[in-house]
Amino acid sequence: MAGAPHADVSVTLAVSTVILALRSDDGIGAESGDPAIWLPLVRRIRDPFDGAWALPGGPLGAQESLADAARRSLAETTGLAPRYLEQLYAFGDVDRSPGDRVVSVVYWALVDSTEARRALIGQNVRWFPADRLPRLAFDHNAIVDYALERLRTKVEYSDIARALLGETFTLTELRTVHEAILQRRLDPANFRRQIDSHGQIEATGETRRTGAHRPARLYRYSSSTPSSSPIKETSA
Amino acid sequence: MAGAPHADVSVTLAVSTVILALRSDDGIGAESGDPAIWLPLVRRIRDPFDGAWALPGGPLGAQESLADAARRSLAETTGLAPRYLEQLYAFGDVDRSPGDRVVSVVYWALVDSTEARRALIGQNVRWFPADRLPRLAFDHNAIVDYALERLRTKVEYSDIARALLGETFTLTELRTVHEAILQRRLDPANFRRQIDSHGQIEATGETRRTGAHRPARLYRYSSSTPSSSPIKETSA
DNA sequence: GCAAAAGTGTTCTCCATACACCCATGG
DNA sequence: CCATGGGTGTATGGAGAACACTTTTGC
Repeated sequence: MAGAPHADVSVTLAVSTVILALRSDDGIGAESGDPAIWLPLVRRIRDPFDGAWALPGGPLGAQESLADAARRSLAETTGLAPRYLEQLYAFGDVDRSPGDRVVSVVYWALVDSTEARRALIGQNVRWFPADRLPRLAFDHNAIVDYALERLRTKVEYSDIARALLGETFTLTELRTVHEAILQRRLDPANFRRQIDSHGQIEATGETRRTGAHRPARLYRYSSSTPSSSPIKETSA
Repeated sequence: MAGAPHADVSVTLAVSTVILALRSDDGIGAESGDPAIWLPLVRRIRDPFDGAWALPGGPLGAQESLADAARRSLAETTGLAPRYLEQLYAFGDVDRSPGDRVVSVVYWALVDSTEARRALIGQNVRWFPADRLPRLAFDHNAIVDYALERLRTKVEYSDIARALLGETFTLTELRTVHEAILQRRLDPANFRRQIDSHGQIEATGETRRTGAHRPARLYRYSSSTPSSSPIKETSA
């Protein structure tokens, strides 16, 4: 009943991470008003899917938790620490990795957009806009789609969007983050009311001027409202 | 980078299932009006936690998907097939299994309450009321709590409660299911409106008499509204 | 008739939405 | 003064909560 499977058919466990960040540039350095969701991918250098782009990840270390493994692949790929990290799903279909059997526990992470600009870019790491990805290795396209769906549902009832912004921000900036995630326009007036009806943000007293118009007030999240966090996992 | 960990520190992968059913009896055969959530546990016959009660589960077969493994442990424990099955979470803290390293992908399942009465009860399988569990092996108490929390949130916006009932049912029966899950009373009038505002149930035309009062109409879910289902997983 | 559960109607409040309107700034 | 985005006010509609009320049965 509790017999171990044969060695030649053993199941491999891996941890991968969907890393999401906001970028306002178009990938070649030029600013382009509306921010969008981007994510870093790594190029595979072995079969299966040699040469294809894939989610960063790898085997689980014996002395690290699942979340720690996700954080590690995040750091190894981008040099960044996550502002938000949550388990997405465990993918384990029999045929998802040609030639062997891999179960992937996948996490999704949000990283600061200003930090993301300084992120490492190596020969085998490249950032892609989330809505125009190439065909990825394994079932990774479906995994990214699921992560984006989770992000969209979660941005509507939680404050995760803050993880994509800096310490202070204007309400228009926060709104454009929501718009980039939801892929639709939001009414500025109603958005403002909805956000501060939760009583989580406070004005800093300062303003930010951007164009030929009235300056916008800067806000921050009150220190008494900790960032929404998923299940507590003990670190190694 | 993709090197396999040493054999002596390898991580074991297991699949466990939180099986939930509705029971109106008190466990010793007597009917007691209000139904409650019950779940089957298996007694461990080896260390660690020898003799303690634990969630049914075991290693993942090389040719079965994660969901298939969950279904298998469900069948082996109760002889039943799930009416609803969804992945709950992957638990992988380093110290959750004394002496070795186990990552458990946990599913939760709902089974038909009338079938559940005929479920197998063996020497090492026993049903417990979900709100009065003994101290379980590993982190299984926390896992059950998380499953119940997921069930509570999901019953409010989906039609999963149908998986705990038979083909036809009265609105009062459906409401008592919701009440058993949410642990609070619901207004019969508002509950009725809320349910049929979704347009998923239809009257069968028949009624059911239960006491010295007006008989209740029987309903069924319309065939055009399939049961809500989680992520599609391909079977082996 | 009475008790009890089934089922309907009405009101109220709280939202999200739509959108008109004023404010502050650069040019 | 005008264009532009920042910010406020207000009307409307829908969903849920509270609860009064009618219907149908067994006794």
